[in-house]
Amino acid sequence: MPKDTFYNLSKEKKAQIYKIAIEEFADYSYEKVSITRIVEKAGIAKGSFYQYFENKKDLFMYIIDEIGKAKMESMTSLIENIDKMDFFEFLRQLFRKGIEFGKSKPELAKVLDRIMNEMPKEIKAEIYKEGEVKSLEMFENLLKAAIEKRQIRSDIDVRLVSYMITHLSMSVSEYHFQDMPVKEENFDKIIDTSDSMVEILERGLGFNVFK
Amino acid sequence: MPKDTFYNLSKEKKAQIYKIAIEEFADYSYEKVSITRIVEKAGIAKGSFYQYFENKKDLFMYIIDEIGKAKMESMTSLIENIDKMDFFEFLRQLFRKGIEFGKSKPELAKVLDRIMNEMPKEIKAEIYKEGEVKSLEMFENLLKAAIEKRQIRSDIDVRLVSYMITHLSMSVSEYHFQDMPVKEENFDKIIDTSDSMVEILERGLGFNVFK
Amino acid sequence: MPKDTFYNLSKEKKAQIYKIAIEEFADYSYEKVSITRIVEKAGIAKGSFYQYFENKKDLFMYIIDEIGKAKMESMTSLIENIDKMDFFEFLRQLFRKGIEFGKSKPELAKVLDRIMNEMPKEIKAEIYKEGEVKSLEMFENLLKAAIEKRQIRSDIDVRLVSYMITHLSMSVSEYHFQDMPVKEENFDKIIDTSDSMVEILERGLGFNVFK
Amino acid sequence: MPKDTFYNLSKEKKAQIYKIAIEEFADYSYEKVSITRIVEKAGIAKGSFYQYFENKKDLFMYIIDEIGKAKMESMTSLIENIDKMDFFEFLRQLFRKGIEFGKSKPELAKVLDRIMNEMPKEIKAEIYKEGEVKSLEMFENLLKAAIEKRQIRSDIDVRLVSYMITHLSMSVSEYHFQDMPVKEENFDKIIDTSDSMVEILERGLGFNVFK
DNA sequence: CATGAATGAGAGTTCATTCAT
DNA sequence: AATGAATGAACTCTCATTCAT
Repeated sequence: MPKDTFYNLSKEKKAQIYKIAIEEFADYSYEKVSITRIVEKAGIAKGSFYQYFENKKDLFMYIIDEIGKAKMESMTSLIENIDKMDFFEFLRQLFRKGIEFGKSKPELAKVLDRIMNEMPKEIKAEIYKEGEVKSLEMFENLLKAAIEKRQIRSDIDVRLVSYMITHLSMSVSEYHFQDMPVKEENFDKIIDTSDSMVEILERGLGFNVFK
Repeated sequence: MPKDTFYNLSKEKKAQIYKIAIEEFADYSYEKVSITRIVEKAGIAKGSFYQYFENKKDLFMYIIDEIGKAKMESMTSLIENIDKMDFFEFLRQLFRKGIEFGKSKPELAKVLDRIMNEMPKEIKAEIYKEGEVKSLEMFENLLKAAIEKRQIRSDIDVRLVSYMITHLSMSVSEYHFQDMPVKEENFDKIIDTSDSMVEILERGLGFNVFK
Repeated sequence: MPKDTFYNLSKEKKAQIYKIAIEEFADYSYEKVSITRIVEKAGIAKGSFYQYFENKKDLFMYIIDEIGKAKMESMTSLIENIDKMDFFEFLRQLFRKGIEFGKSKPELAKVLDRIMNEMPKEIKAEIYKEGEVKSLEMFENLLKAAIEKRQIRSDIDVRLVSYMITHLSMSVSEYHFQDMPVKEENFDKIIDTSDSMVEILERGLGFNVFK
Repeated sequence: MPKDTFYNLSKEKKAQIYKIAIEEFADYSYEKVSITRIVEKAGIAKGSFYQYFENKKDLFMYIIDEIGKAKMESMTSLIENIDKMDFFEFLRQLFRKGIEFGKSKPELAKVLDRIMNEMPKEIKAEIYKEGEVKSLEMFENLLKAAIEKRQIRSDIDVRLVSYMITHLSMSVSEYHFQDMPVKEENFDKIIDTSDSMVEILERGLGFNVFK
C-alpha cells in the first residue's frame, strides 16, 4: 500500500496519479505497464514515484483496492436490500449491477478484466488473499440462508456453487464485449443475456415436463 | 510454426527442446519466458534456437499446437462414443477427461491454464482464431441435437450456454488445484465435484418439490 | 534530437560524450558504429545513453546538427562579404573555407566525408530533407545574380550547375587526402588545386586563342 | 576471387548465383547484405556458399569484377573509335554510354551506385586498387593527347581534371534519378543534361564576349 | 520532500562463419 | 563436392529501481 507521502499529497495530485495509473493498467498488461511512462504522463519525477509507492506492485495493489471500493460502492444499495429479495432475484440484480459498473466506469472495468484474464497466477493469488475470499464467503452465507428459506436445493456443495457463480458473473460482460461494441442500444440485450444466465442457474438445462 | 531445421533434428533433441519449452511456459508467463534461459537449460546455442524457430511466438505456437493435439487425443475415445450417451452423461465424461488430462500431463495442463488465465487478450485472440470457435461450435451442435432429443429444454440461448459450459469446464480443475495438491487420493473428490457441477447444470439450483 | 536529460548534463559530460561520438562516427560507418563501444569509451551506463538519446539515429542527427553548425560558423565571415566579391572569387573562397574546415576540425570533416560518401541512400535522404536543398538553393540564387551581373554565361542550366558545384566542392579535399597526409606543408598545394578547379569551372577546358 | 569450385559449377548455377547476388547488392548496403538471405534465395546450402567464396567480401569482389567487365564491354565500341573523335565529342559519348548502361542494366547500375556512394572508404580503396587507377590513367592519356592536338588548354593539371571528369561522369545519372523516374520519355532530357555538362566543361561558366 | 541522473542486468534477435558428415 | 546444423559474439534497446543532491 502507498506510503504516507502519497496520502499527504494534495487531493488533485493524488487524483491525477490515480487517473494516469488506471489508464496505464487498462491499456497494458501488468508486465508491460511502465513506471517510466506513468511518471512521464503524470508529470512527476521518477524519484517522487518511489517516495509514494514501494514499487510497481504497490501501485497496482492500491489500484485494485480503489477499484474494489468503487465496485463495492456500486453494490451497497443492493446489499442493503438483500433481505427483501428472493435469492435468484438478488443474483439477477447482482449481475446487472456488474454490467452497469462496466458501463459507467469502463476504464476500471478494463483493469478488472485484465486482472481476471491475464494476471499471472502468483499475483492473482496475492490479490485474492482477502478480496475473493470475502466474495466467496458472502455467496456462501447467502446460499446457506437461501437453503434455509427453501429458495434453493439443500443438496448442493455450497462452496462449489459460490465458485461457479463468481466465475459466471465475471464472464457475463466478457461474453458480450467480444461480439458487440459497448453501446447504449446493446445494453438491453446484455441485461437479457444476464437474466438468462441466472434463469439457467435456477432451473437448469434439463428437460422436465413438470417445470 | 517451427522451421524445417527443427523437424530435421533427432527425435531426442526435438523431445528435449519440447520438454524444456513446456517447463518454461508452465513456470513463467509469456512475457517472462526467456529464450536465454531456454537455450541454457536445453544446452543449445542461441543461434541454434533461431535456426529452429522464427521467434518466441513461433515456439509458443508450436507448443500450443502440440498441447492441442495431446488434448484432442485424450478426447477421441469419448468423441467416438458421443452418440451412445445422454447429453449430460457426455458432459460428465468430458469434464472427467479434462481432469484426467490435468492429472496425466500436469505440465501441459499448467501451460493451458496460463493460456486461459493470463494471456493478453490480443494473443489469446490469435490462438483461438480457430480453436475456441470449433469448441463452441461443437457444443452448439450438441445442444441442438439434445434439444431435439428432448434431453434439454428448448427455450435456451444455445450460444450462451455453449459459452457457459466452455468456461465452467475450464474452471473445474482450477477450482481444485487452488486448494488441494494434485494427489491420487484427491482425485475422487475432484471427480465428485465435477459431477456435481454437471448435475447443477442439469437440474438447476432452484428448490422444486417435484424433483 | 537529444532529450532534455542530455542538455541538462554538465558542460564537461556533454562535451565528453560529443567527443567520443564524433570519434566513433569518424572511425566507423553508421551501421558499424556501436552504442556499446560508445558507452564503454565514455564511461557511462548503457541505460544512461538511452536517457540522453532516443536511439542511434537520434545521436547521429545530433552529431550532424552540430557539425552543420560548426561548418556554418566557419562560413559566416565569407557569407557576410558575399556582395563584395565576383562570383568566381566567392567560389574560390568557399572551396578554401571548406579545406580549412577539414584542416582545423579533421574529425568533423571525416564524419562529413562519411556522410557524403558512404551513407545508405535512405539515411542520406533524411539528413538532406532541408540541408542540401538549402545549399542548392543558395547556389541557384548566386548563379542567377551572377548572370544578371554578367559575370557568368546566361545560357546555362542553373540547377545543374548548382549540383555540379556542390559535388565538386566536396571532392576537393577527397582528391587530396587520398594521396597526401594532412600536413601543414601540403596545405598550399591543396589551395592551389582548389583554385585550379574554380579556374576550370570559369574558363572551361577548351582551347581558345582569344583567352 | 571465387574458388575453383565456383568456376567448376554448371553455367546455369553460376548464373543463378550471380543474379541473386546482384539483386542483393542492389537492394541492400554492403553491411546489410545477408549471406543467409542469398543462399536461401539461391537455393544452395550455406556450406556450399563457403565452398565457392572465401567470404562476403570475396563474393562482392567477384560482383564488382563482373560489373566492371560489363561496363567495359559497353564501352568498347566507343574506345575503338576514340581516334576519330574530338576530345569533347568523346566525353559526350562517354557520358551517354554511362547513361545507356544504367538504362539497359539497371540492377548493375544500382550496385555501382551503391559502391560509389555508400561504400566504406577502406573497401572502396581496395576496389579501386586497380580499377579507378586505370580509369584515371586512361583520362590522363586522353587529356595529354588532346593537349597536343590543341583541343584543350595546355595549362591544366591533368591529374586533377581526370579526377573531376570521373566524378562528374558518375553524378550525371545520380542527378536525374533523384528527381525523375527512369522512364523512356525522360531519357532524352538526361542526354541533354549530360551534353550540357560536357559543354560547361569545355567552355566554362565565365561570361566572355568573344565566345 | 522532490528531483532526475545513473545504473546494469536482461531482453530478443541477427550474423558470418565453421565443420562434421 | 555438398550439406546444413551449430555456433556465440554482437547488436540495439528497455526496465524498475537507487541515491546523491
